[in-house]
Amino acid sequence: MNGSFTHKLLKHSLYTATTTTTTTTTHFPLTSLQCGTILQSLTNAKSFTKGHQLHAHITTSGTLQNNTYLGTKLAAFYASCGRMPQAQFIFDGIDFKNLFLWNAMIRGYACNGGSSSFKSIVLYREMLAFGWKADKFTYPFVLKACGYLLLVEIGRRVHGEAVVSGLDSDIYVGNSLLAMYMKFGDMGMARMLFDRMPERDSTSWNTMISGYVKNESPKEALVVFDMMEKAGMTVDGTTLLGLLSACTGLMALELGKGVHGYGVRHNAEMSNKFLRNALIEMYCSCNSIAYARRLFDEVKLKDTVSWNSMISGHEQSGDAFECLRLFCKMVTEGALPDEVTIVTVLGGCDQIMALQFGTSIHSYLVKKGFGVNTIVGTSLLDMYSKCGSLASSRCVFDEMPEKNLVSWSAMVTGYGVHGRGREAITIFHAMIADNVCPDEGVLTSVLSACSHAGLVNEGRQIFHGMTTKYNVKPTPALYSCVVDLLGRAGHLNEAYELIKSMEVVPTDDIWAALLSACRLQRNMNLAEILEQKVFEMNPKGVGSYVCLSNIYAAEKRWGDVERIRAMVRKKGLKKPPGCSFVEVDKKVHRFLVGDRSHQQTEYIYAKLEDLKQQLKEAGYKPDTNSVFYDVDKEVKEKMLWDHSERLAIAFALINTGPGTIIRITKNLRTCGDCHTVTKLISKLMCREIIMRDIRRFHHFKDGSCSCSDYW
DNA sequence: CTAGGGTTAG
Repeated sequence: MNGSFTHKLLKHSLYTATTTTTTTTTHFPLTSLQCGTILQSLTNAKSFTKGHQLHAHITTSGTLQNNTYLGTKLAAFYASCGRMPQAQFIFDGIDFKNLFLWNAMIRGYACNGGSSSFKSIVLYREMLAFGWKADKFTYPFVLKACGYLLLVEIGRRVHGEAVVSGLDSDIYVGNSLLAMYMKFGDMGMARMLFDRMPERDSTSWNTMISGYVKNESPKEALVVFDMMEKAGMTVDGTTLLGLLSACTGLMALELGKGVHGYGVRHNAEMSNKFLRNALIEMYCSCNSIAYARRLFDEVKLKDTVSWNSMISGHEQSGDAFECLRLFCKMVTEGALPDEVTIVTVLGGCDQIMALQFGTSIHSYLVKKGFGVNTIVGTSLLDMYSKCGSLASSRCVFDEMPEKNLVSWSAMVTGYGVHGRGREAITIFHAMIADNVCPDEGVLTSVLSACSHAGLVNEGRQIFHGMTTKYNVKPTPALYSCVVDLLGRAGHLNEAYELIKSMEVVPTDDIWAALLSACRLQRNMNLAEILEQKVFEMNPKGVGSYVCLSNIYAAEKRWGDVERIRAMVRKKGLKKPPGCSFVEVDKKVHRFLVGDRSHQQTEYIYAKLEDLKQQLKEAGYKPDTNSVFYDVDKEVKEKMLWDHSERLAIAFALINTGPGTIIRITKNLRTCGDCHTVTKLISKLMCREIIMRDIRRFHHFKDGSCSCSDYW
């Protein structure tokens, strides 16, 4: 039937539907055939309102009486619009059901998602009980529902039934089987069926490719693609989409570029928004942010996913400033942020401790009536905690209607890194009382909380009870926490014995934890034993070397310090430059060590000079031991005053009013002298200073620190 | 009026 004829019929039917209700029902009733034809096109177009009106016409004109034909069309129409209650009502009223009707209902339920999918399986069973035989149309719907609900056993049974009926050789049924096993994560089975398929189309190949990508075998996906090309199959947009996600997973830039080029050459479909977004994601994951950004900027009609991919690309690459800027641009341009956007941007706030920015996002959510669900709530509480506002973090936590394991863990971690071990343990026990089963992650959080607070007995108890109580086996990460806990508290031998008793080879992290404890406890004997381990280790950074050097420096063993330094030089390792962030008037400022690029540089260094004099008068003596370079004492002292956290503090002191809390984050562990200086500044200037270093928070107030010098 | 309906990706 051609479109204009349908349109005329449609207009006629709507005219009749509206006039009949006001005048008389016997004027112009449409025939069954007419209604059926119109319903068919409305079903295809999923235009609910018009179909609903036509239904009213059919009812009032009496056409529906004892009419299986129209009833079936109506039920199919409602089902295709996802209006299952109405469809079910019609369905129930039809005495002589046919297979098409059953299929339409099963499809409606299967495509509706959620528990509705389960209804489709129930209906399928009901259909069989009434003596019907499933046909090649039935299976794809039922299999889809099984895949969606991950009903493995039922899915296998339906598969068996399809085999018995011989319909598994139908290509649609076959493809649906592949899709179902792919969702079950059973690529072995999917592959076996695929290999045995009598014929395969692009969908079969595409399903295999995306199946391997989804099940974390991107390499296999590429192998299948190779075979697909050799088999002469048509490569379409879906194929390219699967390949691009494979490249994203493998961080395979060259290959990704190849797919990009192939797409440009072989189909104009690269303008498809899904492909564009996949390209942006691929370039981001391959660390080609600039390239991704160029693609992104070229796109005129950006959807939320495009914004999210790009914002997340900046966040992942560590450019939190650009991440926040792009979010502002998104809002200004009228795009609609969703949950993913919010979580990503809050992650950006974490990185640079942008508390005011994060707080404004919280207000934005409230103002826009954005429901704060578990995921958004958790990232909000995490943001507050990482930005140094534990009280706000707890408020969000308490107001969350639903908490999951991640929410509880985030709260435990929050208390832990702020040095409030007792509260961390309390939250942990509240979680257990709430019947949430702990995992490795939350146990790591609670153990490290014990460690930061020196709660040795509590931590030891949790560690030794975790296998029997919570069925969590000790992992290297957990061992590393306990070694840290025992070592810091002075139980170095117990920690060392624990490492030796482990059934697995200790990881670098575990040795690093023990070494760090040696520094704190000034245990030279063990440190000397560990030195060899440090050399054997393959650390990404220079942390352990710096630690070792600090240990020797504290004992004034300069020869050993020089030996370590030489080793670092030989290995070509570099300490990343210190970098601190501080937020003033909703703007985050970044300071590198010795930074002179800031507009207020003159004032900052003058302020530091002034502070140095005042501190010296108050009895401060610089501790140059932690300076890693071989220079004389005066130069070392000067270098200390270049440390980025001091620049940030001085800047904040100049630009904020009395009593304002100063919040700072630094990319490395803060040095002993900065720790002393910050304590003194907090007293001298009557300022609370909250500093997050790579390990934990330090709350400086009235000349002392919340870590009790134990970090 | 006796056909009509299905699979992958986002």
